[in-house]
Amino acid sequence: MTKISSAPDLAARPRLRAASKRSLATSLSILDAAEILFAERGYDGASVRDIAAAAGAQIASVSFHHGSKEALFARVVERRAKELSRLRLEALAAAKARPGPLTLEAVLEAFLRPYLEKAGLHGSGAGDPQWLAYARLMAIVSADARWHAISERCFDPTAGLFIAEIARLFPKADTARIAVAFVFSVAAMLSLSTSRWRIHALSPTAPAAAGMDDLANGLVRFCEAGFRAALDG
Amino acid sequence: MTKISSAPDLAARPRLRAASKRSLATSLSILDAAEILFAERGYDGASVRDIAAAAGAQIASVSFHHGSKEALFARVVERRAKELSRLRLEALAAAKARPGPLTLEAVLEAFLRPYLEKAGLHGSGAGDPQWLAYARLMAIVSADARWHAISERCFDPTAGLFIAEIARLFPKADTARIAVAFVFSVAAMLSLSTSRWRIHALSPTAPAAAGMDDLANGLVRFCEAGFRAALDG
DNA sequence: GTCTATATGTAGATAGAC
DNA sequence: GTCTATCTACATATAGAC
Repeated sequence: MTKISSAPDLAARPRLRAASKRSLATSLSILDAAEILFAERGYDGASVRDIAAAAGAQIASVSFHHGSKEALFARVVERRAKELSRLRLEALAAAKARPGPLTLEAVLEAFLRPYLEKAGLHGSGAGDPQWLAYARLMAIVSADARWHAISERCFDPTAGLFIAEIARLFPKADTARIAVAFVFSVAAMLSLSTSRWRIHALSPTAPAAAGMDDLANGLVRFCEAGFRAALDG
Repeated sequence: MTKISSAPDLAARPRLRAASKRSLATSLSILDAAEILFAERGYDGASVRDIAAAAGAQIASVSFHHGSKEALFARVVERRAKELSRLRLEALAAAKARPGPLTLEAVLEAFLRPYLEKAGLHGSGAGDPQWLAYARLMAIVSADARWHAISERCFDPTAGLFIAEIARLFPKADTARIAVAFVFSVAAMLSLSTSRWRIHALSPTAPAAAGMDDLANGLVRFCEAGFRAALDG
């Protein structure tokens, strides 16, 4: 297994001038291919060679644009983290701006819906295949202690804000319990990316493509009820 | 990445006579080491060489006793699956034998407690390190479509029985919804093996070692409430 | 910035002596 | 059954021509 250094060099080398159009295209297609392959096969399972081949690039271009494999992985994860956080925080702000008191359901929706929508798990449209891969990638990062540092940088700050928001809704609840329920909810959310095959294996009658909205609504209801039960006791 | 064949040879070669004591010990120590390393690093991240070294065995012994790496992985997963299923089904039978009507909570407890207990996540004792590793391994198998076949053999039959039991408790509920809630619950359960570090990262005040029982009880309450909400609608 | 060629390490698997 | 030695393939990474 590759050793993970604690502070990877994120840039291959300092960029001295603006990159050309072609250079940018190469760099991007490498990121896209890496996103797909890391999501499909995991960090160790996806080779830089295969990533370069899938991107239609030379293997040396990968090092040139993104440095080490580890730095490439971090870049892939970081690339969409900001947008996802922005969508979640915007949804939270919108929920708070609505008249009437803020509800737990609204807070959970604000956190879960952007993920589900981007991953094509509900709403209209099939979903961007890159975002679909990214959704799986988040599950990989979340489940592996090796990527703790990346998770802390990319996801935990926003998660912390949502937990704080929920703590305001339940002033008497123990923060630790909120964090536990939050982790359960995230696990359930991510299972839609990693374990949809299991749902169909376990339920012969489960709708194949239809019922995506059902899945998404079911997730929110499941988590909200779970949260209330966890915080009431 | 290694290609996964659809029907791996599980035995290196047909066994013609009883194995010697030393042979059994070697075979076992390889399984134990593989369990730990696969759980820590994943299938691709753990090398057969490292497994052999950790077992204090030669690399050639691994092939001799367990065949290919893929077959070794399957054996490691299968080894404890039977015992876990037995514990779960015994707990379910005991719940049904108790006076009074069977409750959803009792069914979920019967499924979740054996896992939590074996993984050392609640109750007395620190938990067998081998079972702790196995609990992580189950998360790896569940999240990766590559191990679909193993999951189908080892875990889905028992899961199907529990789903059928829940379906009897909620005759009007859609089976597909039960399966979805079940997958959410399993994901939450497994997150206790893969994401406990996240709980502590998100909650500065979370109890470090204490509160294991809290975690376990919280899981059951979370899942039960989630189930009811998912099946009521 | 891109490409060829290569350096260097490690992977899984097995042949054959003991 | 175990052990040494080795085969072959593939991994990451980089040097240097263009």
